[in-house]
Amino acid sequence: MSLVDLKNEPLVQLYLGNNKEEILNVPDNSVDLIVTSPPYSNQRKVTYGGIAEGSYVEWFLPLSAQLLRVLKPTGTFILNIKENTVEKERNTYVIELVLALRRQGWFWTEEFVWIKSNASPGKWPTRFRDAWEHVFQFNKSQKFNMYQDAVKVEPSEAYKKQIANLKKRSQLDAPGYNSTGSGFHVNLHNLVNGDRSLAFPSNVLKFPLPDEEVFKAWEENSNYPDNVLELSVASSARKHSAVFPESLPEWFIKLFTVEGDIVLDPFAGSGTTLKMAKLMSRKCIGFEIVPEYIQVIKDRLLEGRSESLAMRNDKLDVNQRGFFK
Amino acid sequence: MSLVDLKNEPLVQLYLGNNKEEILNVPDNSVDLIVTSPPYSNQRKVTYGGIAEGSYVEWFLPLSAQLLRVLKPTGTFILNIKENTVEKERNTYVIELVLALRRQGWFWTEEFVWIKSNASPGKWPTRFRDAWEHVFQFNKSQKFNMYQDAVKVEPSEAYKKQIANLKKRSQLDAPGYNSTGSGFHVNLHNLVNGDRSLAFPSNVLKFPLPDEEVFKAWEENSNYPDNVLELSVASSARKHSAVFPESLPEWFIKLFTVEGDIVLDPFAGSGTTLKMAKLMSRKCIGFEIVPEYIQVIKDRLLEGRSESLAMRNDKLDVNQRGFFK
DNA sequence: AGCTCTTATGAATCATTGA
DNA sequence: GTCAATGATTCATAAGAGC
Repeated sequence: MSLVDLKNEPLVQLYLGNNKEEILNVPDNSVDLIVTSPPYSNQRKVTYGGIAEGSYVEWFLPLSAQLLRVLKPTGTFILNIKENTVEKERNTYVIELVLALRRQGWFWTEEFVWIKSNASPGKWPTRFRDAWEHVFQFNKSQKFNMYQDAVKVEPSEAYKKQIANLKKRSQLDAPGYNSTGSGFHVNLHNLVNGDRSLAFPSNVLKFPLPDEEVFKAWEENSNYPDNVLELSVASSARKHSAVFPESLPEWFIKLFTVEGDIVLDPFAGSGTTLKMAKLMSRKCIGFEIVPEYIQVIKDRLLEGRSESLAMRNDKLDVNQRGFFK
Repeated sequence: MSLVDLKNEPLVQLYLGNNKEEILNVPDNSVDLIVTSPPYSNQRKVTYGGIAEGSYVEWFLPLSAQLLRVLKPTGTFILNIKENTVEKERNTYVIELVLALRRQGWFWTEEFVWIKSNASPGKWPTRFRDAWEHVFQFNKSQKFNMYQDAVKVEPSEAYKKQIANLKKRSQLDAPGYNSTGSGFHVNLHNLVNGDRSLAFPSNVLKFPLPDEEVFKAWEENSNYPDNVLELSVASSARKHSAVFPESLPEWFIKLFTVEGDIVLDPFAGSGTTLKMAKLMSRKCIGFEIVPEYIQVIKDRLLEGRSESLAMRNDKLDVNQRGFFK
């Protein structure tokens, strides 16, 4: 195992190595949130040595057993994944994995859908562009930490108007005013008196790219916006494995952790989860098996620092790991 | 079995009865498209005819075996379904059904995601509003009919801008212009010179479109009156069965059939699929076990006709079924 | 006609109450 | 104890009303 030197960065622990081995040194019940986007079956053959569809579940389960061990009882495991097609058919390894994780003891709380605003272009004779991915939420039990207020969003204009009208009318009418008498909308008290300046989101996630970024992406030939269909993709983004946008881990880190909590990404990849956790003052742990990615992660984590960083190989035991005392 | 009298309506065959029995009279390889939204499981509504989660798959498979039999080799089966929660956990009956259907011989071509514009409100301590449903596409083989041009949509403003810019730049630069040589712009010629007034959609479905109108971006608020008729039905229908919006079956009927083709909905419900198929000059077959719904369907199918319609019980054999000859 | 404003309600979920 | 019914919570959007 090897801890990557991040110049005593107090919030980040980055390990070069196989996550199934590295995670053995993480204490039981110590992690608040796991957010990861594992390699998707054979698609990233070159980078990860390719996991065949047929053996994906058995490949994943030993790791997830450890994830179950290290997660706090109040913690959450967020799994972003998408099945690829094999011989023009959607492969079943993702849904088989969900069933296997439940058998392993995970509690399948929810499935979010992530609508990709930078979906790869493409159109085929029997298929349209793939523009969404699964985001599964697993927990250790029915009770877990969730900070819903942290992800509130601007409600629709129509809704705001509606609330404003209700408030106005509630001053005119008697208390307990009910527009329908149906019984369903009986209690308008909370609606009128509560804070409705922000609304709660749904389980459909879409993080639109700012317009500026769309054009930057165009210029850089990377992360091409979702509405270009006929271009073949050979962008620089393609070279990174499982690039996922910052807003996705950011959203879940907000929703399931507070400052000082510990976030784990066992497939650190290009370090998006770690970067966002650090920016949000969460502690984070990352594992990454590909040495080239370690450099990418360091560059992203230490953006703005001028020193060039070396990597060293270290023997560590659990006691030396900073945030677990 | 009983054929509902639809005043010699030449395009519609509506049967009151159990679909597993009714379908036995439909010939092999005769149907072009099956679009259906079966009753979703609900343990607590067992007394009202709900299907318990644990027995959903075994309940569904005898019907789907018949669907496989009656579907043409070039046909498609579209299944709209959503798992509910049981004891704060998403239930697995939907993904178990997908696996079982594959074992039964179905080819799982694709999973679309339908973003519901009219999701039920609510917010709970561990969960947000559920705003999407599965739409699975199954086929009998890798080869099937698909009319992609029929569902082309208005591209986004950003895309239009980009195309406009590209065209401008391509006039300035040499022919065969390629800004990078990276392979990203390989199809630039087609992009600039091809017809880009309409774009192909993705596998994420959000329906704003009434009549070939704009498939608006997610960010924009849509104004499609896709609940017009559902609303009129809702008061009587709400308690029992699924009302799914017209745009969903409409879209798949466009995509997978042409005029004169045969569309089947084994759970006709309030008749949305049948109504849209008829409007689009497809022949259609519907089964519905609840007599009250038969009247709802007739009302919708024969909108505008003044005569009041009677239902009769008929003994029929296959030869009497109009469109199979 | 084409706006804006108003109002009803939806395949939901969960805790509590009652049988 | 189990199981079913009731009540509370909540927001995007369609349809109708009003101008």
